Amino acid sequence: MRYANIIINISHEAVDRPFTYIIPEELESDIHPGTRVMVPFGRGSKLKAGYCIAVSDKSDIPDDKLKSIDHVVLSQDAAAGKLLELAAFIKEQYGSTMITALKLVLPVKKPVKSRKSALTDFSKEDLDNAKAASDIVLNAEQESVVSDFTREYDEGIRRTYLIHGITGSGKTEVYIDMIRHVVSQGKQAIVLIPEIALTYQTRLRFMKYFGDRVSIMNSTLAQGERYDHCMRAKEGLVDVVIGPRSALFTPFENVGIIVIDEEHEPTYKSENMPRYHARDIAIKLASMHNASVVLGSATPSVDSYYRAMRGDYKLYKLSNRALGGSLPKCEIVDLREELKAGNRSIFSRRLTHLLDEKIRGGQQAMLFLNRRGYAGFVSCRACGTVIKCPHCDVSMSEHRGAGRMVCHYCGYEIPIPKKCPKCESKLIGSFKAGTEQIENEIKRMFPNVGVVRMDADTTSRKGDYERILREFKSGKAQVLIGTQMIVKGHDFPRVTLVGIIAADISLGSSDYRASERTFSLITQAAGRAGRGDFPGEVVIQTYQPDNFAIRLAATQDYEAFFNEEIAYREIGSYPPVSDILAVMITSKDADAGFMLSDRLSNFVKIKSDATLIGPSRAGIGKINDYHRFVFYLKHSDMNALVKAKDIMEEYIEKRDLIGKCHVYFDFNPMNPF
DNA sequence: AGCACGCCGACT
DNA sequence: GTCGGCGTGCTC
Repeated sequence: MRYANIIINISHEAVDRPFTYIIPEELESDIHPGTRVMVPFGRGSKLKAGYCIAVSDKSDIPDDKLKSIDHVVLSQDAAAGKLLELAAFIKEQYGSTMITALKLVLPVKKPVKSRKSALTDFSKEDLDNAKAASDIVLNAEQESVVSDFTREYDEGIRRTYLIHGITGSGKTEVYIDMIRHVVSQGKQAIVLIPEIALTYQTRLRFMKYFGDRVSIMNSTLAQGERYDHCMRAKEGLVDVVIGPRSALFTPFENVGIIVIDEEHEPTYKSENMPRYHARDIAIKLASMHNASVVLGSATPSVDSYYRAMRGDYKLYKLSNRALGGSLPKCEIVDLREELKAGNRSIFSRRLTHLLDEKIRGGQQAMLFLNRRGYAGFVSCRACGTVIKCPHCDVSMSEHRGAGRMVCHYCGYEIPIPKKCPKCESKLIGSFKAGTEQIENEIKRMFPNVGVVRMDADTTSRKGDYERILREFKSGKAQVLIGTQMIVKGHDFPRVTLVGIIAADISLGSSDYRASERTFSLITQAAGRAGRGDFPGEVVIQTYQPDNFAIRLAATQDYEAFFNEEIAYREIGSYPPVSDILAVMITSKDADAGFMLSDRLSNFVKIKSDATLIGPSRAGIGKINDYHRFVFYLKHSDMNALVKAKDIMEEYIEKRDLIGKCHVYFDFNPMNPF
């Protein structure tokens, strides 16, 4: 008799363990670790989905207590083994249930009848340009990085590298050359990019060198396409996969290199449970495959640079622009002075002057607004009341289209009230100091100039993104206005002016990464200017001209920024000097939630030497009628925090305290709860 | 999580 | 007398 250990698809701690099932004889050849099955479960023996994690020919439980597997949904072969190991690591490291970890790494559902291949959506023109140049020309600096890497690789050295390369230094060509070396040895490569919007152009650049042996992994792919992608990878038809963090879970046999481009981007940390960081998973996966990891950024995360300084990662520097051109000239404009001088417009006098000059001169300009914190919340101008979602305790945002507002957490939607619910004033409405306003202003100032705007509103439909970029690249539009989206990875040789409208917006958040984010955004935005023959100019508008992150971004001095920032992290015991574990307890029953957060934090305080902060009600105290409580643990050693997490898990299981509550863990959280 | 078993209030 | 409330305990 053969038995299978099955994890049932119920995400609750109480059933988060393997259950033994008898494998019917006729299914024996189909059931392997990773295989998705349906099994009878519970008193009613209702059919539930589950994953097989192990197969064995003996069982601890007498046969008459066991049920049999009903049928197979999707069989897996031996290649799934590594992904199961990764799932176990994720469960262990991040404190998720096994089933959520499994669903994360084995996302492939049933094959759907194949639609047209994902490879056919390129235009002829694009592919002809692919064909044009198939040899990379590297400058001396790029060349020395690649040759050092390949030498180490051939010596069998595997480690994590960090490439700190200024904007425009040609990191992508370096990645491609490294990957060519590794792929020529019969291994595969995974390339992570921070957002879906960048896949198209990145893929084009890779296809020049790897042809149709490049595949993209992308959460917007239809199920059938994703199945195709996995099958092609499994069958060895693909050498390089490009995609967001989920591309890590491509079923490759023998990964040789994992590249993380723009490694500082916060999107590499998952917003959903388990809250894993792609960098950590990449390093784990690389160690399982005996592969190397290459991180790259113009503004490395303080985390990674700290590790490089400590010697955990090997640091490479690229300090010159690959195609010549110099770094732009940056100037800071004090908006307080503008106000004093009676200028109440969005643009300072200096920026207005330069816009005028560049536009008349036939050159291009980009205007960048970091809109975070500027979402169109609805409030009363008379009494200041902000309309909040009754279920989630966050402010509601004006919905696209007129007169309605929506909660971005639970989707609750109602019309914008005509009168303030508190003071009955009619002065109620949404505030949107955003890109749209800037666009209108530019159109008013330069009526005959082409303007395009790129933000969440203008890129909601498929193809919008590419269309806007094409309009700007072709020169049809002279001004591009946008949010974060416009600062990454694009090469526009005719841009000679970048305006950063309100550099200090991102300083406003209360989170310890505010300076890092600000420095990175300004540096990346400024880096868009002067990539062609003409030198670039950057105007940074701010109310805090003396802030070090803004000042040092203007001089593009990463090392100085890092040194100042790390001193601040040391004082506050913030990552990477110390690590933080956030523990969140949610429950529909507020008393039960409070009780558990109180007891759990007290218990861990005794059992671990980590510093306890809290517990308290979470910043967003309620989502979807679930009350949220949070406490934090700090420790200089991440392993001590993982141990503290284990202690808490054990306590919860033993006491059966969990009841109507849920406990979630988040290591080094990106956003406060 | 879901579902069954189990011990107390108002009803044809 | 019974129908049904949802408290707690288990699921291979």
